[in-house]
Amino acid sequence: MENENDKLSEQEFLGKYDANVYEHPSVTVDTLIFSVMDNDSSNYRKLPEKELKILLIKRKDHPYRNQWALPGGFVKLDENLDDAAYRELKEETNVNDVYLEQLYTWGDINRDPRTRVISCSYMALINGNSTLITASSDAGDVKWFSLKSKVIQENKTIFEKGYQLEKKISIMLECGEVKLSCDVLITKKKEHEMISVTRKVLKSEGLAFDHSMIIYYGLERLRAKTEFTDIALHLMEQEFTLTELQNVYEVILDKTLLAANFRRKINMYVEETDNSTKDAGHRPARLYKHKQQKSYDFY
Amino acid sequence: MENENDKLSEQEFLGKYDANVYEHPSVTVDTLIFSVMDNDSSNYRKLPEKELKILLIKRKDHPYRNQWALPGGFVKLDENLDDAAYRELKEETNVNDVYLEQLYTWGDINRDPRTRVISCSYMALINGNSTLITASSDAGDVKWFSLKSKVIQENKTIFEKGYQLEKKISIMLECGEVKLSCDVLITKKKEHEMISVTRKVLKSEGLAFDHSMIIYYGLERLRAKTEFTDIALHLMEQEFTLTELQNVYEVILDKTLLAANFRRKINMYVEETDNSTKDAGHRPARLYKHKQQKSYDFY
DNA sequence: ATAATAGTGTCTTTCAGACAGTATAGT
DNA sequence: ACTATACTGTCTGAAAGACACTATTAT
Repeated sequence: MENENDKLSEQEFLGKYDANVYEHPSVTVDTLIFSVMDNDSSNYRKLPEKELKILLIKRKDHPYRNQWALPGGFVKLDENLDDAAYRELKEETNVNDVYLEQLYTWGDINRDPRTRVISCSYMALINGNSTLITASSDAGDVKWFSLKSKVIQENKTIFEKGYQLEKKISIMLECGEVKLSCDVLITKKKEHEMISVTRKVLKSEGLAFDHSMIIYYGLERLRAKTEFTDIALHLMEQEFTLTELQNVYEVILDKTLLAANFRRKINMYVEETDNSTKDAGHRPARLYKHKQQKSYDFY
Repeated sequence: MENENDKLSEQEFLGKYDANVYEHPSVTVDTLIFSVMDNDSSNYRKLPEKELKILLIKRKDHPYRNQWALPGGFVKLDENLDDAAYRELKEETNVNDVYLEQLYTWGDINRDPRTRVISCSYMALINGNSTLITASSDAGDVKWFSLKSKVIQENKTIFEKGYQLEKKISIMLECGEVKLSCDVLITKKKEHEMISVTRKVLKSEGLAFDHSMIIYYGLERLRAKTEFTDIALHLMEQEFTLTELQNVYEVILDKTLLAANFRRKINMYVEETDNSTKDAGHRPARLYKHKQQKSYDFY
């Protein structure tokens, strides 16, 4: 039970410490950058439709060469995790004004064919229309893809001491001619008090690594938070109309909302300005801005 | 722009790949193990009081020697993150039946004096009374500490383009004669669309690393989930009375609840059994068990 | 006038909170 | 009978959902 370190002072111990006795995993930060953008309105005086988008990068190197991946990279030894996420974000987009939140850390052994790579994922929300100056990166291999998902299968089994839920989700990404699609299977199994959630990529056409899982996880988080926080306001420009905001909510939640109820609900998050839209071919709408006064919790 | 890897096939590339060109951080898994236990009832026919507890281990080595820390350890190269958390859990307690959930990944540069260590934290809920057979570990340096926290300062500043919220929390841990205490400062700052949340340990008496932050983060998560999921039922034994369950909710949420309303609310999570308590010196209570039928979401 | 969007008033249903009241073992 | 807990019925008010209605601009 005697340990040779027992005799050392903390100073001495730290001096002797060798971090490289064991091999370490690599750690990356991968960021899911969301934005909602206007679809060019074809009809002459209709409002433009909104689309939920994410930023993807075409890989130039192995592995998954020529496939699309979330922007990210290795964490430097002298860099905080959050800072790494900011750095990568800044490298891909030219945006300073972002909402950034850690999502989840993915650590399956074989998620990267090169070596053991643990990925700490982040989600960023940026206002796409004003900051379209993206892709500081060299070629045109950084693109916004429209994102749609749907549940294509769901089943539930209840047995003696637990249950099992399975949900198969299809994710569709589109950018001009380029179409990517993948299926993710989420299994939640309960046995006694033990609950395990497994996420598995069933099919991945054009998307690298396990990034389809991360995308779906982030989408769920965005949806959940949109329902009861003001998070979606980070996707808006400085000033916006309530109808625009409603469209953003609708495109995230994938359902239509009633204007009267919507306005009542988000009233606490917004503040009137003196401005309004004009030349719209119909009644002008008042412009609002994100209200600071409310002090939602830290979570 | 030509890259020498361009000429390689994926196979060749992976064969040549050397993960050790750059130095890598170490990655640990640290688990916050919650339990709610009965306080030995002093009064002769009163119900025992419940206390929220967490499991801590006294460190035998530098750094933070003789201080208390969350159970955890380095992630092995051939081990999934979740598996690492299970393994550590199993090593400290003898429990199989646990609820386990990833919390957050802490990656500040200087959180460990030895070297760069990134910690992926987990939260486990176990039923303390039935599984008191903890501490498989050698000495008596694995202990359950009662956990209490309070907000000792809070302030809010609103300025032109944002606001700043500060919250100072005091955490008190107790196990017999051993008392640990620490203060954590949480700052949420918004400037334009950029939000940053910083957590800082202001004072830490007897608790190693930044573990007080992790403890508070987990506590907040447990509270939030207790409010609108059935998570707290994982802290119960197979069969329990509704009053016991209510006490568990009360000790987690740190407020008293009205029985009638509480029962209405948790009715969906529980299922009657045919059994009831007896010899209690008052009206016996029906025993309930955790209901499986409901299929809450995956989140 | 009409198309298209902007914006409001109010009924209903649902749900959370408060509280008073009844029930039943053991001593 | 009394103590301590177990359990229920119902009032109230707030919030969510549904829907009908009015308002205002450009062409």
